[in-house]
Amino acid sequence: MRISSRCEYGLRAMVYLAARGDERPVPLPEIAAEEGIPAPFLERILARLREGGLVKATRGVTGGYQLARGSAGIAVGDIVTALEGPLSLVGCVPDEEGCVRAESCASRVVWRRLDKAISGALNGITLEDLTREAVPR
Amino acid sequence: MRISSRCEYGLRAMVYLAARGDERPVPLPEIAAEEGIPAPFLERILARLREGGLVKATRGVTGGYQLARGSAGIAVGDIVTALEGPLSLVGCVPDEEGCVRAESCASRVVWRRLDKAISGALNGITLEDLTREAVPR
DNA sequence: CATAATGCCGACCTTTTAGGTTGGGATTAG
DNA sequence: CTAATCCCAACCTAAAAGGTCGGCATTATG
Repeated sequence: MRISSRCEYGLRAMVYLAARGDERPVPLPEIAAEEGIPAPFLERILARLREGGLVKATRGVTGGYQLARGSAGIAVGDIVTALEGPLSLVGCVPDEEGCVRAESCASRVVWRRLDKAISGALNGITLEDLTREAVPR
Repeated sequence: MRISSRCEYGLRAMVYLAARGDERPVPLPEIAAEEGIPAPFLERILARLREGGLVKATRGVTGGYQLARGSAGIAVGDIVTALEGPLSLVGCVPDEEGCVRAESCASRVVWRRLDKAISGALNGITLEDLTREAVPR
């Protein structure tokens, strides 16, 4: 149970974009250099973030990446979800079927609670919070 | 970011032991059959739990496994820790060194908060809670 | 004592995932 | 046209997940 570096990098990149402002697109090589992330890997990460609707890219010589919407509208949970798929930690939590013991399963209670704790924590912080360096709560 | 089946199985086994009472040791094959866990795999899981001081085993023909202490004294967090190592999700959270950006790293804040949410959730439930089917909070 | 049920342990195996790299193509400002 | 950029598919290696196998040590019971 560890955060993947994909996720770590992705968040760092998003924070960088948020801090950088929205005047002009930020080229990938800049982010990579500034954050110490291997460029080709970052490219694939940004591809996912784009598919998830969190960043938009402009091509061509003055191109680069920008947040798709204001930093207050992007929660850390959105980023993680875009990069890793649904936040659920164990198959049987969203999926009621497929587990014979579902009814009487005590463990389920645990994982469900954990799920809530995690999504609560991640959805409660936006990029704006992070750039202000004042995290709520 | 998924719970390993090792962890899932381990928790199920512990719940089974807790529910089964402490009269006599429960043989591994029984747990395996009852919970639908591959026996050789379960063996390795129980080995970790024993090393972590959560169960004790008695060998020989009437042997088996028992909880090392009362079910109220074992939190789910203990189990996960014994099986997966420290709960920390990202290397740089406990380890201050090794990250040049540590000072100014906004992401860190996120992971730290996530860490707290997770350990809070897992340490707040004991095996006793689970067997009573009444989870606090 | 012999036996059989148990736990203990080290070595091995297969599949999936993480964490990338490589090479080429499509866009576009200057 | 050129150079900087994004886009994309294919590939690669190492590690981890998820097990399996075979043999040894212990012990209650007949």
